[in-house]
Amino acid sequence: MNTPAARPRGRPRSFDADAAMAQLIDAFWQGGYGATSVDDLARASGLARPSLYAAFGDKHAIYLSALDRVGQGMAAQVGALLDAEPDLATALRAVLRAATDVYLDGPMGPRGCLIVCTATAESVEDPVIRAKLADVLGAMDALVAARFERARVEGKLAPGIDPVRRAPLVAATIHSLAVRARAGMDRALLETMADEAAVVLAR
Amino acid sequence: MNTPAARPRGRPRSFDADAAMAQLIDAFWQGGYGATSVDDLARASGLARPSLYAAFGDKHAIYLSALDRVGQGMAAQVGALLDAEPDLATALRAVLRAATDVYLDGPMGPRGCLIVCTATAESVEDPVIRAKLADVLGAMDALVAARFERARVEGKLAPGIDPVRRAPLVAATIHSLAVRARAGMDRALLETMADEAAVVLAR
DNA sequence: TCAATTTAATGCGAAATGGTATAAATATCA
DNA sequence: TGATATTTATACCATTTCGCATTAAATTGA
Repeated sequence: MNTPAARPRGRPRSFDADAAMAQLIDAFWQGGYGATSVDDLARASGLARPSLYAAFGDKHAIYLSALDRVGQGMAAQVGALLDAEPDLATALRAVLRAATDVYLDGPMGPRGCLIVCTATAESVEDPVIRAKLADVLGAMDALVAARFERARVEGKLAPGIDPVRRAPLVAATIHSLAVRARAGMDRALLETMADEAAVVLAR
Repeated sequence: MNTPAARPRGRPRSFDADAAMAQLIDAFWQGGYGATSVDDLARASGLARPSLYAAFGDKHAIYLSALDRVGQGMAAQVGALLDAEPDLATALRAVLRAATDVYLDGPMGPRGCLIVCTATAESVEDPVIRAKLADVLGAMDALVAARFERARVEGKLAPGIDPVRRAPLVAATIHSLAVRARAGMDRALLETMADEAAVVLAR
């Protein structure tokens, strides 16, 4: 605090932007875009509405930021899990099992995936959200395809598997796990599904 | 009109309930639950709001009726397609290709599946919608599992396939096709995915 | 110390929202 | 023919919603 240019003029913020953003994400993850009001967002983040607008923009902008952030977190996590395992089926299983856990273990219960489960509803009428959704879906396909490609290069890919054709099926399992988790389906069913997909889609 | 007890008292309705319901379904399919207002519903059906309420109930009730109706239509169509083909992979392909068409060919463009794409967003906070979603997902799993079971009884099931474990993967492809269609993804990708899943999941 | 800048807190405003009240229209029944 | 029942049409209502205006508070800069 003694440093001369350490802080800009004006009253300092009394909140941490990252922490507030995490709370905003949780609010949207719970209610989806439409059923989450700006009051809900203010409550969740502990900010008054003008502060919310000043720090993060309007409701739509906040939602887009939430999609961005969750999409990037997802890609990073899936990427790391896919890279970590030398065996393809094991890597796929790790990803699908991790997804299952994330989707079933929300702070207030099962909530699936923010993007797959909430952005879809808005997509037809909101082209910006639709584009973001398509980007995230495409990125996931690409991540998985790259892992299959890595297995091919390492000579570990089962014969007859085309990475580009097979990857969307793995991603499909992830999407379905998200939808099922949000529907309150049983953990055992989801885990069984994850395990079966890892085996079937790796050979 | 000459029959003595042919018609109840009172002014006759000037709309066909089934046709109006189909328009209401389209409205919700487009906007999802939250972004479709009662005014939108009135506009889509051509009914004044009191008539809408009198004939179909409040917004929530209309939405539930829509989910019911689409869910039943889906099950009937999928059931028929699964039954029609003696070869399992061909039957699966027919279902996945038909789903692709339905999801991509909405009256105003691609819109995915009403249930998978719009009910999920509402599910966390609305237990009635959540239960309906879970029912529809479970029914689809069961339909597909029954088709696998039929193949097993006919001695046409590939060795190592457990119908109950395999069916959710087929359903997962259907869910993913719905999400992808609503995200505006390319028809070629969806069709390729359908074909690949039919082959991979039938053996 | 006062001015400038930024944030927090409270209140405001226009429009939208879901549902209902009221009156007129259209049929059957007695 | 008038009473009863149902639907249509128009208007109304209380609440919610999103975004903004205003004032006070907290900091830096001159």
